[in-house]
Amino acid sequence: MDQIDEKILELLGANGRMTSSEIGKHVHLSVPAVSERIRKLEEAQIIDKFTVRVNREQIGLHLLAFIMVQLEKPEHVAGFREMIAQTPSVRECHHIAGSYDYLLKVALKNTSELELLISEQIKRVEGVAKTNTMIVLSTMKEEM
Amino acid sequence: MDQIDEKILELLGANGRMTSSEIGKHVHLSVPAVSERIRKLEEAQIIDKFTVRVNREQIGLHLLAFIMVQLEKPEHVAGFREMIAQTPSVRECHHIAGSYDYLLKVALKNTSELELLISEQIKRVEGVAKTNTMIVLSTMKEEM
DNA sequence: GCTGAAAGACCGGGCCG
DNA sequence: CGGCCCGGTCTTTCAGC
Repeated sequence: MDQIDEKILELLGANGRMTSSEIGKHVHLSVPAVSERIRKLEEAQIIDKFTVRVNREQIGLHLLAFIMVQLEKPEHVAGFREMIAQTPSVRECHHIAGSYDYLLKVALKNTSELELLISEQIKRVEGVAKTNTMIVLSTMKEEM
Repeated sequence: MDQIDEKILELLGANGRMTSSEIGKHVHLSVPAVSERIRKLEEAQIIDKFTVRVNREQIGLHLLAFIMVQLEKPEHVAGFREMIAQTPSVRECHHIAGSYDYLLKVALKNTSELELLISEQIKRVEGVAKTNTMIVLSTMKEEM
């Protein structure tokens, strides 16, 4: 994991389909050398996976929000996690330290869907004591 | 944008390097037909870009946190945005509705770096009235 | 959206510093 | 051991239908 690997990660981050020969021109290495480095980055799980970034706006998901959730007791965690796993509109779920226990990032069509998500999905889970929703007005930066 | 396109997006989301012939087997289409659909998804900006997902843990970024920031007045926004744009440890920055104005997602090596980020970078910006940091203990789900 | 041919990319073995 | 060169194979691309 030297500067060349970092450069390769940067190039692939910008364009995951960039060919090894194209990358080679940037880092002054031959095609097999670049392929080998990419293979090792995958093997070391530094590259988790190749993927596509989908523009949420273009597929009708105009509403992004963060929801903080407080659970009453540890025994309610399993049911909550089950609901999260089965709800595709929940894009991220982090267990956090602080006055709330979980922070969710959700992507939805509109506020009606948000209302349904909160009242029919999240608050229906046993043990959900409190939620606090922050609606995203605009996003300046969004990387992984 | 029909069911086949949705299926292609799903397959590429799981593996951005999946070949057109492989995708074709899943959606029962020929290679050129798949390529054409992918090209059109890119053209319509439904596919924002092909990229790689880097495992933060593997590159030493063991600490993930969300920081809520309150700005005093609108005239301080420009300086704040400038700082965000120039700080790579800030992975996301959303303008939000609620008692705070911005929500940041940051990835760092350790708590020392977090301390520096908050005290030397964020609080140094003129107009930053208040911040509230939520440390991520674990992540159950993280998609785009 | 399918077919077929050409260009280019990838993968293996062998070699060199 | 890491990188380069050179085969064969697979993939992509483009034309024509």
